[in-house]
Amino acid sequence: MTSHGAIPLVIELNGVIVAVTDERPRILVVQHSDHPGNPTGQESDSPLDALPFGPLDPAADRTLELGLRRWVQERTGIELGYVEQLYTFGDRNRDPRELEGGHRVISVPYLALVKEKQLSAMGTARWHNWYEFFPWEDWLLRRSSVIGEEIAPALDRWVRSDPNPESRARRRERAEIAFGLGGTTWDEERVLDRYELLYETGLVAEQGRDRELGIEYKKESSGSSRQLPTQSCGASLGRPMALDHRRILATAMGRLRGKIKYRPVVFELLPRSFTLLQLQRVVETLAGVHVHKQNFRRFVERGGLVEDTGQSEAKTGGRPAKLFCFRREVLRERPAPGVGLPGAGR
Amino acid sequence: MTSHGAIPLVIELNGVIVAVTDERPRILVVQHSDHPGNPTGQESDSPLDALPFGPLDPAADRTLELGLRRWVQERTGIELGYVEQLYTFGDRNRDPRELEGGHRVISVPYLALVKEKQLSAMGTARWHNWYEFFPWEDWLLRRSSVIGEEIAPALDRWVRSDPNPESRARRRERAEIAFGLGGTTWDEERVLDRYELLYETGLVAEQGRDRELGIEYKKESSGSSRQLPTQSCGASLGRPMALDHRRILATAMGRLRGKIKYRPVVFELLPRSFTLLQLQRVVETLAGVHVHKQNFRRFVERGGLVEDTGQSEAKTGGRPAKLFCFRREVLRERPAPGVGLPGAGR
DNA sequence: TTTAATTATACTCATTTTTAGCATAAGGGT
DNA sequence: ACCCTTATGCTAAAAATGAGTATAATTAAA
Repeated sequence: MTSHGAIPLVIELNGVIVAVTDERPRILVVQHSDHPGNPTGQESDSPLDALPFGPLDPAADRTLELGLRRWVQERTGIELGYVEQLYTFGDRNRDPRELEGGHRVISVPYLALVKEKQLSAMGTARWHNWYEFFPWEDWLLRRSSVIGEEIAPALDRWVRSDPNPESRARRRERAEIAFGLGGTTWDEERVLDRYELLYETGLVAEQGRDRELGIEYKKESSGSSRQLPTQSCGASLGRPMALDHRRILATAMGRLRGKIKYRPVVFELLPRSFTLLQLQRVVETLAGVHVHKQNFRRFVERGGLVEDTGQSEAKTGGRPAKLFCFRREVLRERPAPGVGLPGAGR
Repeated sequence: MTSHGAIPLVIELNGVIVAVTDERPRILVVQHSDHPGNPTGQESDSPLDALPFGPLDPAADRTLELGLRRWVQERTGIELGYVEQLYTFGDRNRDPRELEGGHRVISVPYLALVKEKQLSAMGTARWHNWYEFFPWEDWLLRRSSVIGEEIAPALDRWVRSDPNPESRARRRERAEIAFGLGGTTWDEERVLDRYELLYETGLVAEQGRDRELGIEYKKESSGSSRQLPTQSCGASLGRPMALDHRRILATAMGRLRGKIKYRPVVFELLPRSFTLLQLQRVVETLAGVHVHKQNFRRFVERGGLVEDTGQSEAKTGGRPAKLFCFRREVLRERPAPGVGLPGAGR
């Protein structure tokens, strides 16, 4: 009934552990060398950032989620609160270790939201602003000049390089929708679409690296032409990560950006009481876009998402702000309570 | 680095293959005996409906999705179009075969949408209206009397049976939110919440069966009291399915109900050209609720979701209806194009 | 061949939500 | 006192939504 193939399977649990500190989203990363079992015994490549991960122990872990919690606790000392399964990645050779070990690695990443940067500084784990890995996703400061100056021209070359008119039109549509070009509006949730496009067009360091290892990742069904050679991997296109971890992070970012709109998950990232501006800043830094202050306030207040604690915060630099806390009853009142974002009315 | 435990893993790919025929959502189910390797050699239990499934072949399948497509093609002749990964279920002993085989089964179900009931009648596969398994999810006909007459009273008993006031309050909140009781509004997307509640309260046949097999599935973290004994498993609480397949189906239903609101996936279930009423009926039968006809029309037309084909359908029984088709350009224009549902403005 | 029934589609209107501002309040620093 | 900062209140226009009414184009029945 079930096939007991000769190739063993390994399940790896990844944690995309997110906190917001100093008004920036941070993720926990560890150091990872791509080729641990380098047969020549040489020093392995310079280590890359990786999402923390651990194996599922089929004997000990009753559920996948408990397995994740177990090793995160063991290795970082962090007791995870909110946790949500993201996706399951099972492409062959996603992990170069497969090429040697003869087994197949399936990754099940989880998104975890934690309150503070309470890192007990164990091992190599460090917090990093997630926009270091995805500079083009940050529209808060500079108008994301990376897109206009580097990405858009490169995508245009990619579109034009397709000889077939039909598939060229498909390419153009994909590029425009993903990056909000040509009249399309920027959709901050399409983080994965954008990453995959950059990967396919060879703009992102991982593609060239994977190709060297013989890993083929293609999205386009009709193999109209081979992937472009790696074009550029400047820092403006983000810090690379080990394996396909940047893809996993992209999945997590997109999921979280979507979810804050219809579930009150932001509060997992905030202290128990907070000012409305703090709340707004967290939302903005996650979404990567600005929101209208007054309307945001009205939305969360009128929507019954928060309640006044009576206290107020003086250290704002201006008029003291009232402190609010999450109002649990909203769950009963509204089917999909989330925070407002421009165009969140879908 | 990776643990090569003694317990082998098996990955099973499940397909929740959905079509809409005769204005009802249908899923493809196969027959499945719960205890295939019954050691006594007796006839196994009466076979149950199961979602079609097949193993991942780590040697042959380059990706999970291709694995799914391969065996669905092999076994049912269906060439899948739209496919979307749902979730990964990995609780220990979800599959009773684990108890004998000594291996662990991880299930990765996919939602697949197909155009027609083009079943080439292979094997035991049959199409079933998905509301046979979830009668309480259908609010189109009878005002879902199951909830008022059976579910609500039973949930109330379950709430009251908790001695601890705090966890009793939590139980009440859960029950009210899930089933739209006590002033809460019905959220058609919470299919999984509702199923899990019925499972925990022992209202659904699977719970008693699993308990006999020693499978423990608990959601509440604080084990304040044991699950209630199985209360009733009448037909009004839906046709049971093998293993945890009803949970998987619930996941698929919730996902699809959510997705039609912000992605144009309904069109995967419709012929290339259709009348607006056909489109409306498909949306309604998926969501399980009625929508206002004129407003629905306005929404899809004004939203640019469809375009007039110029043709019209005469066999409507009344005035002939114009035929429309999906308007692809909408993807470029709007970030989240979906069909309108009451309260979809979130 | 009217008449009734059925379905499609156009249009209206009050209400609510959203967007984009302006204006004022309440602190600190110089 | 004056200026800076941030908080918070309020409003007017635009857009979306909810719930109808009215009319059009068919088929089936009387």
